[in-house]
Amino acid sequence: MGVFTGSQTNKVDKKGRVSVPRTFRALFEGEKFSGVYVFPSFKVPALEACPESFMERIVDSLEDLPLFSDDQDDLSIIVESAQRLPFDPEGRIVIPDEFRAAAGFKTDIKFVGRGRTFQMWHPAAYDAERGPAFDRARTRGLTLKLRRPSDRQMGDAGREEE
Amino acid sequence: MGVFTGSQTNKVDKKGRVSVPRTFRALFEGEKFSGVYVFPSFKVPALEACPESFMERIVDSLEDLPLFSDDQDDLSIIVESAQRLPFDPEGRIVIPDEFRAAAGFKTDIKFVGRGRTFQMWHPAAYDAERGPAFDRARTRGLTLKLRRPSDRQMGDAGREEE
DNA sequence: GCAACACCCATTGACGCCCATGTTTACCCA
DNA sequence: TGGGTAAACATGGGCGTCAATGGGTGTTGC
Repeated sequence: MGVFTGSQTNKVDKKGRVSVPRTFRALFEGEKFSGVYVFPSFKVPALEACPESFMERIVDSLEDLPLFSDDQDDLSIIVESAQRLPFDPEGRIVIPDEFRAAAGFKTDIKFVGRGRTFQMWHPAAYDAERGPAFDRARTRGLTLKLRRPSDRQMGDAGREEE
Repeated sequence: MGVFTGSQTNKVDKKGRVSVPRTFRALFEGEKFSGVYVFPSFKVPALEACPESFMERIVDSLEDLPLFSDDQDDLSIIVESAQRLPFDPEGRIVIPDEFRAAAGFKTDIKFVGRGRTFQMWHPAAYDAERGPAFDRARTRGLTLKLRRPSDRQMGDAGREEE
């Protein structure tokens, strides 16, 4: 299935268009909708982006929360603010003005892979926010317990049988 | 499935290309993506490299951590900094400039097997850093508790029936 | 009718592919 | 067992292709 990794910075033209990196676009092959779902992160000053299949996973997860609960209400903001942005024939998307303001985009957008999703940053904002993360990971002596290889054998649907 | 073992030093040409040792490349046979995922180690001055299947394992393991937790956030730097480097027809990869600087590469790169992954070192840096490791393991009297053979008997699918 | 949007075409610069060569390793035979 | 030969791997460079970018034009909706 592949994952979003690494980062790449592309330019925004006068029309507000920006090319989604080829390596990211390649992961949209099997999708019904050729484009991305984008919504502002509520943790960092950046945009979150994902394929349609992942957005459906979010919606499904919201349904698992108690109906009318505060959590469900608050987290639904993701779906409410998410925009569906189609690729043009050259693989570009148009960034709506609300998003430009929210993420502080100027002329460049940094695309950052996050595994099943990717983010879009103002380059300087990324350096300020994420730059320390590397040193923090080292000084904190962080380790990662690897999941056994068998644990995700089935397709990306990834139904874990709780 | 085989494991990455031993070490070998190859040269970087003007284009920034370097041949991945044949013995390492052989372990990428069954992979969907013919190339390596590379990211800077946050423990030693070297690059970590692995096949796509292993990178997906990392991504899945990150999803096991609490969403939006500090640990998950800091460890995500691995995925964010991991570059997807395809093999050319001769089995070479191109080392991006950021990585050259991060690992201090000059004209030679030392490939070091690490089991499921391998590392890429500036030869001199490796000697300085890893030279003492052998003695350390001996003087500390390190031991390793072996996993039962049954736990991973079949291919990497490795369904363990606890 | 106007404005926004979607598609089409052109440019350029980086990257992937191809071929050529040197060097080492492995194999074969005397 | 040693030398010779052939195959495989590592290396170097030229060239074509594709991704990113910029702009123009037709089309649709208000």
